[in-house]
Amino acid sequence: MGERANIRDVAALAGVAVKTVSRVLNDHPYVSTKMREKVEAAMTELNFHPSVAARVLAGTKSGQVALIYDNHSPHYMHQIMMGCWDRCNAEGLRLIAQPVDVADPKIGEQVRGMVRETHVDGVILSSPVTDCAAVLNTLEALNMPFVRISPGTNHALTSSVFMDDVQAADDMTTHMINAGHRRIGFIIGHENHLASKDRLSGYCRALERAGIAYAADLVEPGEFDFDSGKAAAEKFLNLPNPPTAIFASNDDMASGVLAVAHRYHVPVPEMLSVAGFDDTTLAQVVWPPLTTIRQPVRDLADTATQLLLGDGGLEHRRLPHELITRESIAAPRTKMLTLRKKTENQ
Amino acid sequence: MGERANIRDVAALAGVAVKTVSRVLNDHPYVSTKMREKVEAAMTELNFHPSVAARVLAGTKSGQVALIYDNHSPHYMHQIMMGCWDRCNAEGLRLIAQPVDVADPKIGEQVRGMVRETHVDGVILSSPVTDCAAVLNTLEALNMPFVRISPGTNHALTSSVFMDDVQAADDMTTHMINAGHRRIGFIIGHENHLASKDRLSGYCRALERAGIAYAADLVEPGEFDFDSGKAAAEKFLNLPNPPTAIFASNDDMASGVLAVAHRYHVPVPEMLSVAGFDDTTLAQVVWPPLTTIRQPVRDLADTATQLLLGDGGLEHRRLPHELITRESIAAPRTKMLTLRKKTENQ
DNA sequence: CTGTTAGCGCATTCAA
DNA sequence: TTGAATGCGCTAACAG
Repeated sequence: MGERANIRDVAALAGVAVKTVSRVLNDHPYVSTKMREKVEAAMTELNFHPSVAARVLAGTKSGQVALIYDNHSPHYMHQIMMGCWDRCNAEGLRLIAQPVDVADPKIGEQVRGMVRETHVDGVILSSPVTDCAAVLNTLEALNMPFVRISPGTNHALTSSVFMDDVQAADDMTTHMINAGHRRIGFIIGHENHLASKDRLSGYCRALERAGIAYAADLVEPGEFDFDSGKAAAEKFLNLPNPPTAIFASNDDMASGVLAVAHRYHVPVPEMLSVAGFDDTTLAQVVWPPLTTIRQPVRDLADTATQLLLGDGGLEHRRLPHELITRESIAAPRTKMLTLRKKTENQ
Repeated sequence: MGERANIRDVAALAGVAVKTVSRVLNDHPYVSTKMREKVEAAMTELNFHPSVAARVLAGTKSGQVALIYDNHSPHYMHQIMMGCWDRCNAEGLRLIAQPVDVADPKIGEQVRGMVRETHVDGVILSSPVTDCAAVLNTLEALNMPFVRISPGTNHALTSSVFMDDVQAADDMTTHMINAGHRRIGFIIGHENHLASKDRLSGYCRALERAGIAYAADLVEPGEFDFDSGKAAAEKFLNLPNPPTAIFASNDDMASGVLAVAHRYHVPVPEMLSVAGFDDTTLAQVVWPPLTTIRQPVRDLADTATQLLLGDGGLEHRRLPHELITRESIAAPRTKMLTLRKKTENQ
C-alpha cells in the first residue's frame, strides 16, 4: 500500500510504452481510445499519481502558479485565494500562495529565489505587491509571465485586472451628496496601496462637480484598519463643525467610525451617515449595515488567473463595481451634533 | 540573466566537487569553513537557487508540508495559515495550503493524489478535516506523518494540538451566571465541527453545577455564520419568556445576535447580554464589543507545525484559552423585554 | 498513432 | 573531510 507506482509500472501493466502513458497523462491528442483506456485502467489499479517534481524536472512547464501577496485583510485575501484556486483547479494547476513583506528591502531577492526554486510557470500579484518595483523588475528580468490584480499604477504596462476606484469613490460621494450631505468626511486608505490615491481622487472629483469646496479638516489619513478608522472618527466628531457623513476608504475603517459613533451616542444614520468600501462581510455584520462599494474581488482573481494562462498577450481588463445601498446612510439633520461619551465598562 | 545556474556550475566556479556544494546546501556537518565560504561565494555570484523539484526527486524528503483545510472563516484560516507559515519559514520549509471539501465523497482520493503528487513530508489538518475518516485513513495508509489542529475527537489517537472547548464554554456560561443571568440562550456551532458538541457540553455542565435546569427552548442550532446567529436570535427574542443573555458558539453568530437586537431596539448589554467565542477581529469591531473566548489559534498552528517536524512521537498538547471581557455583558434587568421592530430602509 | 533513448538537477550510495 | 558515479520519475526529441 505504501509503495508508489511509477510511470514504468503503469506502462508494463498496460502493455504499452512509457511514452504512451506520458501522452495520456498530458492529454496529448494522438492517442487511440483503446490505448487510453488500457492506460487509465492500469493507473487506477496501481493507484498511480504522477510526481510533480519529476514532471517539473523533465518538462518545460511545471503546472504551478504562484500567488504573491502582502495584504492583511483576511476577507479580501480569502476571496482572492479562492478565486485563483478555483480557476487553477479547473485547469489542473497547483496554486502556491506566498505571503511576502513589501517593506523588506530584499523582497526582490526573495521573490526571485522562490520563483526559481519552485519553477512556477507564472505569477499572480495582489496589491500592494503589484506596485513593488523590486518585484516587477525581478519578474521581468526572469522573463516570468505575471498578472497584476488591482495595481495602483500603470494598468496598461503589464497584464492586469482592476476596477475603477476613482469612479467608485466618485459614485459613493455623489450618492451622499444626493442624499443632501455637504460636509462629508473622508478617510484615506493605507499609503502602500495606490488605490488609496484613486479613492481620494474620486471623492474630490465628486465634490468639485457638485461645487462643494474641499475642506482639509474633513480628510484624515488611515491605514485600512479598524483602529485608524476610530482615530479619524474621533477627530471628525470633535470638530467645531463636524461632518454629517463620513466616507471611509474601506469597511474596516468604516466599522471603526461606527464604533466611535456608538460610544458617543451619535445615532447612525440619523445624525451621522457612514459609508465603506469593498463590501467585505464586515459591511453586513456591523450595525447599521454599511452602504459600501462592492469590488468584484473574486472575479478579479478569476480573471487574472485566466489572463495568466491565456495567450500571453498584454491584456488589461476593467471589471464593474457596484454601489450597495444599506442602512448606514440617510438624509442629514440640521440639528447640531453634541457629544456625550459613554463610560467604558470593565 | 535568464539562464539558471545549477549545482555543477557552482561547483565548477568554486573549484570543488558537486557533492561539496550539495553538502553546503544541506548544512551537512563535515564541511570545512574554507570550502563553505568558497561555495557560498559562488552561489551568490551565480545567483544560484536549488531546484526544489530536483531535490525532491533525488532525495528522501521534500522540505514541503501541506496544510489541508475546509474552513470558511477567513479570520480563523488566516491565523492558522500565518502560524504554520511562520514556523515553516523559520525551518526552511515550504507550506502548501490546500482547501478541500469534506463533504466530497472522493476526498480520500483527492488527498492521496495531492500528497503523492507533491511529495510532502507531512500534513497539517485543520478542523473539520481533522475528523474526516477518509482523510485520516488515507494518511495512515500512506504512512504519512500528520498533526491535527483542534480535532473534535480522539485527541490522543494521533499527534494533535487543541484547546479545552468544554472548559472554555463552561467558563463563559459561569461568567454569565455569576453576572446574575439565569435564562441563558445558547447557539450551537456547525455540526461538521466536533468542537460544537464540546461547547454545548460546557454550557450544560456550567448550568448543572449552578443548579439551573436545562431548557430546550433556550438552545438553538447554528452554522457558525452570521445568518444562523440572526435566525436563532429571532427565535429567542420572540419567546414568551426570552433569555436575558445569549451565548453563541462563535463570534459570527454572536454578531448576528447583535444585529437582531439592534433591529428590535433591544439595548445591549442593558437588556440583553451577548457572548461570542473565538475572539476573531469581529468581536472588537461590532457594537458593543463582544465578551468572548480567545482561542490561541496562531499558537495552535505554530505548535502543530513544530510537532510535525519533531521526533515523530505521538504527542498531544493542550493550549490555554482566555476569557476576554468586553462590553457586551452586564447584570440582567428584571424588566420584561418588549419588541418594537425597526422598519427596514431601502 | 506508437516506441526508444537521453537527460532535467540534485542526493545518495560508495570509495578515497 | 572530500569526490565520482548512479538514478530518482518523467518529458522531449527523434524515429518507426
